[in-house]
Amino acid sequence: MDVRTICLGILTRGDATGYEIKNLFQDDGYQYFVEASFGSIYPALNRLTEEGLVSVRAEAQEKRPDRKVYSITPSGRSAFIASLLKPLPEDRHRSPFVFAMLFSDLLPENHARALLDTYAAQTEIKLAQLSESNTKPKTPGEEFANGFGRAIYQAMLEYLRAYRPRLETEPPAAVAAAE
Amino acid sequence: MDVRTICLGILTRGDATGYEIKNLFQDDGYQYFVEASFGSIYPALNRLTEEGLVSVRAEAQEKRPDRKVYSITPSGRSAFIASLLKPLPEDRHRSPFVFAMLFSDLLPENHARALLDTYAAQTEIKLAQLSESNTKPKTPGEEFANGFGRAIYQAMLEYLRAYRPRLETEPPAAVAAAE
DNA sequence: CCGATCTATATCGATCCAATATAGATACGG
DNA sequence: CCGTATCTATATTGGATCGATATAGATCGG
Repeated sequence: MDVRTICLGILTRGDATGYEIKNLFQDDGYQYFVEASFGSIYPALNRLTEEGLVSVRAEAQEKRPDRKVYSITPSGRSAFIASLLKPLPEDRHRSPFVFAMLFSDLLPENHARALLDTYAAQTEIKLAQLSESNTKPKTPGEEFANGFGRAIYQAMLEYLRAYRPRLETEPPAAVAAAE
Repeated sequence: MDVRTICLGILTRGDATGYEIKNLFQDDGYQYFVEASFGSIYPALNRLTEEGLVSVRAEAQEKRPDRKVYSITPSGRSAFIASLLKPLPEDRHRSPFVFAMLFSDLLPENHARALLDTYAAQTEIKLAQLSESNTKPKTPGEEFANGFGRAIYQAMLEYLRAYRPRLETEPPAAVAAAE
């Protein structure tokens, strides 16, 4: 999903500045399934403006540069809906963690365990964030996305925990002897 | 995980041409968690060669351009391991499907259902492929990655199936009246 | 009151992707 | 036996995108 389409989608929910669009990815329901950087959002908004799919109004501010607030136009709304009706690009999951685990045999003793523990902890945090944000009221789509995310992170966590004992090291000799 | 590191990783498992490296993503255990295109693999291999992290030997062929077979060098192996020991980049999951579902309220009647059904079918296929490729012998890392992938796709499928009735349409009036 | 963080816009270089070009090999149906 | 499609293999190009950085006033906590 290209950045232009993502911007249009967010603007269907209300006007926003480039900065606000970027931040919606961090803390809203969009989290974990879409992302874009400033370096792509600002050029995308400029092009969308040229093409008449969004409009800008500059809100003057004292002692600051203008706030550029973007709104979607009727033709922008049509273009957005049309792009959702076309066949969608495939999902892409890139995991440096899984990649590293593929080569755990080349790494120092116990490093795989450390990687897994770190990753499990991060997953727990994301799961907690998703559960927390689920208390707020949502559109049906946001509810679906939230539940989908929770289902995935929950499954990941369960798998990691089930796998964990396979990476267990022998207890140190002194402790083993004491038992 | 940048393409250079990915190439180095694959070369730790044996020599390969750029073409073979690309294809390993399609049908091996790496599937679904790492990817790279020709447009990034060939330049990456050239740079790695310049830096002495891989070496090339040109195998002559009749009536064809040479096969360029790449091998990882000792310093390449060190560099690869070092990059796995550094903090890893975060996972990135991009899902045009979930993005579209976020805006299902803007789409024609039943389109969300069509999206979900298509996506569920694709997920089933990927799950079957992963289960199938699990019968082949694997390194411990590959086994972990395969199980991890299956756990995720299984959970996705279960969620989609559980959610499906919520998108059920009213049966056509004629059918409803006949009951 | 000072440093840190936040709001906000913007650009640059590096990376990466998708499409395309080339070209012989192989395979398969008509 | 011929045409067409697919495969192996390398490579480039244009465009999209990312990550880092620059700027600068506001605000807030210690």
